[in-house]
Amino acid sequence: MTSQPLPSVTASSGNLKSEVSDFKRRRIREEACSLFFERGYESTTLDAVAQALEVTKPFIYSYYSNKSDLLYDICRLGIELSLEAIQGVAALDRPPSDRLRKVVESVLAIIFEYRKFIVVYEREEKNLDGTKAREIRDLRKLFDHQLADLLTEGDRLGDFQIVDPVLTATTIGGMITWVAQWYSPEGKRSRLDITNHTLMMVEAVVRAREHKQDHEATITPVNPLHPIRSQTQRK
Amino acid sequence: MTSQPLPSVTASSGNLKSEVSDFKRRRIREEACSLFFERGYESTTLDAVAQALEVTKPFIYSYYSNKSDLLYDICRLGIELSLEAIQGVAALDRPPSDRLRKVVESVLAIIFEYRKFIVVYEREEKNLDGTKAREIRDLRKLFDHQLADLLTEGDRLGDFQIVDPVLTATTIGGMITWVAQWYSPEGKRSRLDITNHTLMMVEAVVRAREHKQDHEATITPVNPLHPIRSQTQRK
DNA sequence: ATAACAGTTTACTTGTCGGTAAGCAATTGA
DNA sequence: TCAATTGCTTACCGACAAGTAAACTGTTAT
Repeated sequence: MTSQPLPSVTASSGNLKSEVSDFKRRRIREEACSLFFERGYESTTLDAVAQALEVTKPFIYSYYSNKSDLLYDICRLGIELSLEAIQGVAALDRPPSDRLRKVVESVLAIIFEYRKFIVVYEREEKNLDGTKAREIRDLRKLFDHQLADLLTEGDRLGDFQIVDPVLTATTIGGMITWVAQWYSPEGKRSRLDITNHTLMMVEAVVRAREHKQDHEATITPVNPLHPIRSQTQRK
Repeated sequence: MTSQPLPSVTASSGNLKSEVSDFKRRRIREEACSLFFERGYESTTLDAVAQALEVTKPFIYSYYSNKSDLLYDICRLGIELSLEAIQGVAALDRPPSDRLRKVVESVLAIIFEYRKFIVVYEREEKNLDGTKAREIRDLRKLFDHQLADLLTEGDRLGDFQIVDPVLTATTIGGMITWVAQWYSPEGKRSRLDITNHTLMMVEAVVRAREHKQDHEATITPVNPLHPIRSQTQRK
């Protein structure tokens, strides 16, 4: 009841043999991810992963060329799922506010289901070698970019009131990602509660501009301890 | 200009000898943190830390009993700084909205200055052994709790309109922490810009309740793919 | 002068873990 | 029936890094 082995994300097409092979790969990835999630990447030995699957280390090596390749596969899944979710929604022919809702809902659904992948991806990204790390970072950038585009469009159409779509997209991305960090199926909060609350927060944030600046100007807008000049560098 | 060696967080009181000793400890911590930040905890050897300081490994061992003790010191600093900031503000005799502002400002100031500590703390927490990990987690809990209390008070006084203070505090905590993950002094955004934008987002979020539920009920409030029953378990 | 001590280094041990070579067993194909 | 191939295991290697023992050097105390 807790988890069917994982929906086929890497769609194993064709003959039975390669389906079995893909299945094994997914199982390795799944178990490795659980261990990476609990103990961290470097602290998890491949022998431990093998043991969890009741196989031996060379078995793993016949499906992954090395340890960091395995991590790469995990990271890629982590970001690709979220990316697919947002891209699927972005293409929809609906007003931006609806699409934003759907984005939050479906990305959170992904997070609830695959939170270990997301967390491992966020946490262990830097254990990837240069090229792969770059690739993963680019996917993340794409995610943020898609979200920013949606916000910009919504702002243009008057659905949202947004001062800075890029920064707001980053903030929303952070709010959502943050859920993955603390959510636990054993926790007090149900998925529904979290989703609805997050939706509320996100909707507040995309309507931030309509609010006051009318508070009191007595308080300096930024920490006076460090005299920072606003030197937003543009190229 | 980039960084004075670190303001004395561990106030080295008393005689010169122990001041020097404390200074060395701080320098070790600082350099180790930089390396942990860049390469990750497990991938960083103590020899590398020693080399960066132009000393030898046993030198480090005369100031820290082992590697994880060093990580512990870094994590503790990371969370304690934020905690001190919020506690300092919480005690102030000012309306909740002012205090919230100040909290965001000063915690962000900490994050800008000590982002490596914060990031390492968030990322490598699980490399701590049980007892210490617990201690650190408790400090974090305290932070969230303080924030939630502030929100609750502000809600009671009518300064804020908050549905769920605990969840909202978590969200705000996440928004702020998230900044540490992506902020870079070399980036496009100045500290001032980020701070002001974050203030705006936070203020939007603590006024979330006053807004619509009046959109359109055509869209289901939660992802229909997974039929989730709202089973918020209360003890 | 010299004993004692603090602070630091050189040189070493030890365990661990990623990765591999070679063998073994079951299945397939002729 | 006997290759040949696939899929996995047993058994190993080499590297690397945490941690330590002991020596070395300067400084203070007598």
